[in-house]
Amino acid sequence: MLKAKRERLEEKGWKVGSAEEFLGLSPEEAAYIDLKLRLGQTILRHRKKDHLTQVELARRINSSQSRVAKMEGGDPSVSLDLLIRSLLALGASHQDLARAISKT
Amino acid sequence: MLKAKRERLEEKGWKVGSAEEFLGLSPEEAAYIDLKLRLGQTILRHRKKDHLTQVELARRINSSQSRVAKMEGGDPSVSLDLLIRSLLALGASHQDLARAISKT
DNA sequence: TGCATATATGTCAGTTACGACATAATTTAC
DNA sequence: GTAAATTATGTCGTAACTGACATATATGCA
Repeated sequence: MLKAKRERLEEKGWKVGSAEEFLGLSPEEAAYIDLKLRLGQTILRHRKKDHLTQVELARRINSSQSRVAKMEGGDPSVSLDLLIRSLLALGASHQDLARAISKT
Repeated sequence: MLKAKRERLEEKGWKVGSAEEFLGLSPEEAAYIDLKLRLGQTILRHRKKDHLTQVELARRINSSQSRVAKMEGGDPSVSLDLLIRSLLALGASHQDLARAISKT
């Protein structure tokens, strides 16, 4: 997976909605990027629902405010590992995760 | 997350079935480990279904046979990123992923 | 308006996961 | 049986991800 492509895709204007096939992005690559964006949005929703600030969530997962912002903003430097661990720390169940992943 | 605990948990005898709460493992930690083990098994199933060897799958995802073995075996050095990218490379849809994650 | 709180963006050194490789163990076919 | 193919395990240099920090921008409220 070329990071440059991902970064181009994830610029403002591509963040909302699904990642498109575009400039030779393979279906798996598109699905992978789409998944990360979606999980970031899901984290934001869960955090808001629980009335937490980014600082508070960061503390809960032993991370930093800036990394939480990157998670929610779809920054390509954030791994699926961190996104999913954060959701689990927000109390999401496996079912919640599955829903976030499969939701259109 | 302490890696030592995970490694102890993932020794033979704990690989099959769900990760248990055990020695102070938090619910998120248990869920995280459980998820990784489950995805590894799902990769194995998909690979067998497609009649691929580990070498063939490795080539498809630009990885190596040894890493595929580690994925399927639940080695703690494997990230969710790689597990999920591998499943996507095996043609799994978001729905397939969701199923693998939420399945008991 | 200004001030406080919250979020976004950029950078960096330490850590972790990576592919590659060697090689051991296991399975499969004859 | 044993030879070939497949899978498991261990190690290593390197690339990617990490939390931390500085700081810019946005948001809300007096």
